[in-house]
Amino acid sequence: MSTNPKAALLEEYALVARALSAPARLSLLEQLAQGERGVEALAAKTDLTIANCSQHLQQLRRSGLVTSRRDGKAMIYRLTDSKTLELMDLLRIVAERNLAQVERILRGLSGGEDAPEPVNRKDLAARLAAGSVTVLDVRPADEFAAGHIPGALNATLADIERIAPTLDPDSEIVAYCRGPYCVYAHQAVTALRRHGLNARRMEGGLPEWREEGRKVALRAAS
Amino acid sequence: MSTNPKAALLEEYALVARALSAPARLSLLEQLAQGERGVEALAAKTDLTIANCSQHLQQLRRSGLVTSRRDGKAMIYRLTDSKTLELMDLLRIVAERNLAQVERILRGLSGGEDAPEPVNRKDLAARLAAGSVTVLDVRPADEFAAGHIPGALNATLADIERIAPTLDPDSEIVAYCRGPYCVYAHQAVTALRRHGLNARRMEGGLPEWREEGRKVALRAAS
DNA sequence: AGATCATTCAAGCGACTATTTGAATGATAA
DNA sequence: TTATCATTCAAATAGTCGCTTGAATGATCT
Repeated sequence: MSTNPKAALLEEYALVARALSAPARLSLLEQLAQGERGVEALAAKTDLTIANCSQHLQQLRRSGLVTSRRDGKAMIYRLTDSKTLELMDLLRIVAERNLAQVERILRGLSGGEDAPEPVNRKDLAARLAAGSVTVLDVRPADEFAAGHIPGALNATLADIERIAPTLDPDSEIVAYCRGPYCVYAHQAVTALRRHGLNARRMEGGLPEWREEGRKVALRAAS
Repeated sequence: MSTNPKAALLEEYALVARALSAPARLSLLEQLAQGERGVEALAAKTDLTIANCSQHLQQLRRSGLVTSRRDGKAMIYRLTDSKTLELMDLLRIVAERNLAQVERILRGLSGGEDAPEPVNRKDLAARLAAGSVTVLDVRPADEFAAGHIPGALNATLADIERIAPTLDPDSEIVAYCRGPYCVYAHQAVTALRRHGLNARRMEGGLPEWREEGRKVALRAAS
């Protein structure tokens, strides 16, 4: 305001970008993409101390990417709107397109093999309805309980070695997790394919599925 | 790579965001949106020293948002692809939606009055063909010479006071500049309306016009 | 009221960032 | 080859950021 308006505007845009410029905050946003959460829960999921988590959240709030409300003595944070999700997604897409390092990491997640193309959500919904596919939710049990694709099995990465032999090698398995920032589904697919199973990832994760208005089930399924 | 892949990925995404987190670099990107440029030209346009500009450009290159090539002894930088432009645009949209400060600055640019809605580019193209509008390019002469909307007049903000009386008060005037980050068109419209003229902004700027494959003229027009 | 709980604030530290300065590089032109 | 030019590198500085620690706030519960 004191300086020229052009500089002041750029300063504000930079503020939003700066909010996205720390891995810890991207991690928080990924959690918030799954639904609103309190500070303590977020700190636990992201391995931050409570104070540190709170400060990151305030920075996100100042940038307008998240908003908060009070619920009793807890502070509940949530993404301001779906544009925040779009911004995170575009950030990821640009990074995947342009940074060799990202490609290398993603290749590493597939155990060096060529990973099969992910299944898009619309196709998956159709095949789910037809019963021609097994869906695997590769998130921690509490996130599964808070909402999952109807009919999905829940298995963490640690569980997969155990349940892999019980899965039908002829039916296709589709794994999903928190979303595009989450690597669980990549790792699950790699593990399942090592067991000779026909596994692929779903594109995106539960937040994207929900965003499209598709059905979400609560509590445990089968 | 040494740490877990999830953290490594977030680090890379954060790198891209960090590249966008300095006003100086957003300014450089705005310039590059107009077309490829050498280091010296960019430094002059953005009021950076050459060394400083070069370092910012290298940071942008590391993030993958821009690429460079050598041309004789000059280094030419350009946006990697149109996703960079999309990312900048989304950043601006999120900031405008969520940050009260941005709204305040934009209101200040319109001199407190309600600014009229901007004209979209398709409509402008149609009205230009019909000759029912005067188009004003509010960028420095060198940028105008490097490409502008066919039939546009070139006038810097300083020129506007001089030429305003010569413009037809009955015909609508549409001003444009470098793009959504640029404030010249806002300021020009405010100045023109103070002169009682019927002026509006074009949505976006020349980079967006060009991106849509519309015609661009070189050198001076009428 | 006092006690408790979730979150935020404040201060301090080490690490990183932006900028300046001056020297080094790498390509061209004489 | 040497001279010139555009750009990059290297070192130094001031300022900011992220994280930790411990105290302060604000809302609930007894």
